[in-house]
Amino acid sequence: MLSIQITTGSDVPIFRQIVEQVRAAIACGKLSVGDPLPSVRALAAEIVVNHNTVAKAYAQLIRDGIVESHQGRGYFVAERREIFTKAERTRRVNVMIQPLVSEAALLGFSGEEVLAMVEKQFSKMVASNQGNR
Amino acid sequence: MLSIQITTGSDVPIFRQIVEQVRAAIACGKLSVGDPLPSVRALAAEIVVNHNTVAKAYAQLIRDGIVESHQGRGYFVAERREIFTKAERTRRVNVMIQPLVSEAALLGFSGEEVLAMVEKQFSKMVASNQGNR
Amino acid sequence: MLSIQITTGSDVPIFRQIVEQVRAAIACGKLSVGDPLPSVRALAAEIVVNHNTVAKAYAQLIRDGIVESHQGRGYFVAERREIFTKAERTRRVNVMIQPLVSEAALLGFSGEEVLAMVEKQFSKMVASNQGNR
Amino acid sequence: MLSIQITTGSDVPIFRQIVEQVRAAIACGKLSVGDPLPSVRALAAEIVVNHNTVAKAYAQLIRDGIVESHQGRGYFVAERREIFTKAERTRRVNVMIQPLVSEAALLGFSGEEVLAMVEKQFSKMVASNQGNR
DNA sequence: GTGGTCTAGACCACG
DNA sequence: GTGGTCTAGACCACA
Repeated sequence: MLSIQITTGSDVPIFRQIVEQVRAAIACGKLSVGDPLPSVRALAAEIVVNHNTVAKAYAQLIRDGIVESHQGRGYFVAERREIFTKAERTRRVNVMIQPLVSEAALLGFSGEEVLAMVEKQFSKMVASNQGNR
Repeated sequence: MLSIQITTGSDVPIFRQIVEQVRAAIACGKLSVGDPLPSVRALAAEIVVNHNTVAKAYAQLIRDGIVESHQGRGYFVAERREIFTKAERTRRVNVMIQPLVSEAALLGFSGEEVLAMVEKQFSKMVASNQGNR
Repeated sequence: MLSIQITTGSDVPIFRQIVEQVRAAIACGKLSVGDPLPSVRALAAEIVVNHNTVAKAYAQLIRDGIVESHQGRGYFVAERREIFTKAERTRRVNVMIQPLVSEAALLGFSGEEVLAMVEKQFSKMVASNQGNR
Repeated sequence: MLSIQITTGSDVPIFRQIVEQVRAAIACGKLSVGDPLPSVRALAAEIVVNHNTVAKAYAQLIRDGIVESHQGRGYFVAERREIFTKAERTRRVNVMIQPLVSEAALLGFSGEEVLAMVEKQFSKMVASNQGNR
């Protein structure tokens, strides 16, 4: 059973939280190729959000090529495909790192402090992912 | 001479791109305390955006206390002040770290890889700082 | 129900009038943590200004950490946080006091009279706070 | 000899600083009715500002009725006239007090603290005025 | 329906 | 010349 946890009031839009959690579920093996996703309406009811929001998340997953829709039957995990090259993935992460280091430096943090904070967030995330298993 | 590069059609709004690039320039020492920023309308003409967009970016920099405006004279890099409490500064950095680690993990990077990338960006900033002295 | 009164043609810009009245409403308890603010376009229509002007005022309130925005849902009074250092908070209050005492002196008021007027406004705010509980 | 002290980099525009200091000089007797003011160009040279700025300040003083210009001879202190009623003067001060108390309350200051800060600024202003005599 | 961004262009304040 | 404010109106993102 796929469990999605929504944090309202976060900076991350709800549809994106859904997208990321489905992707994470696939990445960690909770969902395998061919497995069905919950129906839009069922998931919307379960996590208490507008069904448009769930539909949007699923649309995004399809666009990213990791989910397929079969007309009238529902949504299914697609065959895994590598979409981004290593260079592209590195670029995407660096785009987020650049503003972070500027901001941190201006706020008076040292490199070591920032690294410690990143590491902490990383372990926190890993921990919460394991809690979902 | 401060050069700002804008990518239109990006998911990052123009005014944020300006903010981040000015912040980076200050953080790495390309701009020092007291240095003038390009005038609102001059920069707007140079990067071909509306002057309100530049004004919005500069206003953001003022809120963060890193630049000052003087009516009729222009914008200048402000003296560094301790504006925010430790808790607030930590919160601000974590707000940027959270999406970073989550995105990096989805793209298949390990914690070590992310830490290495962050460290690299940090050193790059420090290095360009010394180059400007 | 929050009612905002705008004086056009004043030397105080419209967006600042909005900021100050929302701030006053929160300070005196007319708006409590979690309460929604009027929607940007609804308030703009009500006080007959451009919606950008209201948006600018609300953005200012966000910078000060006293309201939050949630995409697609609206603006809400934020939980109180200690954002600014003691020095910064003192600086901000003094920035408002300085023109006040200078103007009051030019208008012929003594220090005692000004203190009495400040105290009166303070009690008025506290009183209306209790009236709202 | 009238001495004007300009603080550049303040929130208060230069022309306003001139206006207020001339008004203060008249109020405290340093300038009497009929006394000449420094010429626009002389004062501009002395305090190192644009002569348009001085001209603007003098225009404001004329508008307020406390200075007169005699074509070709210069500017002179006019016969003192009461311009604002007591109610109007009180209103003007209260307009500045209201935002102050809201801001101070939201920043976590008590009424006593604010009163102390106002008193301090008042004495500081009086002290610096006496220093000019 | 909400908020967020951007443009074009106007008018005012300051130096 | 500089910055500051405001309008009218467009288009996008989110729920």
